[in-house]
Amino acid sequence: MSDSFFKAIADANRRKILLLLKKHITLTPGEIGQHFEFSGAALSEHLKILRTAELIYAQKRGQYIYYSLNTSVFEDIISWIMQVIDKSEVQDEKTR
Amino acid sequence: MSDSFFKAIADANRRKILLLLKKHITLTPGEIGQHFEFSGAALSEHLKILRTAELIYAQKRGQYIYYSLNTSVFEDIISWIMQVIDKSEVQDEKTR
DNA sequence: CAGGTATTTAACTAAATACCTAAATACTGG
DNA sequence: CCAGTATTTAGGTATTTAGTTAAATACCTG
Repeated sequence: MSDSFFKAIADANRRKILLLLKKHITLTPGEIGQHFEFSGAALSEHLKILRTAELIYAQKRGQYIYYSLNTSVFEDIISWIMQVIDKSEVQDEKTR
Repeated sequence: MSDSFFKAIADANRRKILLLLKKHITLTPGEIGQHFEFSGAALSEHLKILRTAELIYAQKRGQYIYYSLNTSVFEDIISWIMQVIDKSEVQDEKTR
């Protein structure tokens, strides 16, 4: 299901990218890369993982690509957390 | 910081364990294992990861160990999500 | 269109993860 | 204390992941 979501946010660098995008609204890979030590290729991989999980989206304008947050997808994890912690919603299933 | 939390929930089997514990309040590894195909040793590893992330806690009573959810830790991820999606709370930091 | 900048893809390596089986540990009941 | 049950630890393997460098692609400007 939303496995790609959980995998995507399991990495601290990717979480940092999300926070950068939150702060700056829109950034190119070049700008994001200034905040990290690793290569542009590694960054590109991280962006692909975030794109696949639909946590960010890209808009190409000329020479640059502008990345932004796609906050709507975070609802997935909120609903998952609610499912785990909400004591009122207890399903009764005898999975045995 | 709470890296262990994100790593712990990145695995679908571990998320399933959390949901099982939510449903049944308290379970032994043996009971949890009935819901999975893999070995008891593999399960034990998953439980250790969840314990380390403080998502569950264990109480030993005689021959058995009873695992339960520790829902309080989920506040961490909720506050992280809020940090990412909440547009009002925009810090201004020139990290360059 | 040639050179330059921005980004991604390819091919690879090293480290981490998820699993296995077998052995070790911890407890219970006869 | 011995045999049995429950769980964890140890040691090993296969797969995945995060990074590397080098090459490819895409666009811009002169």
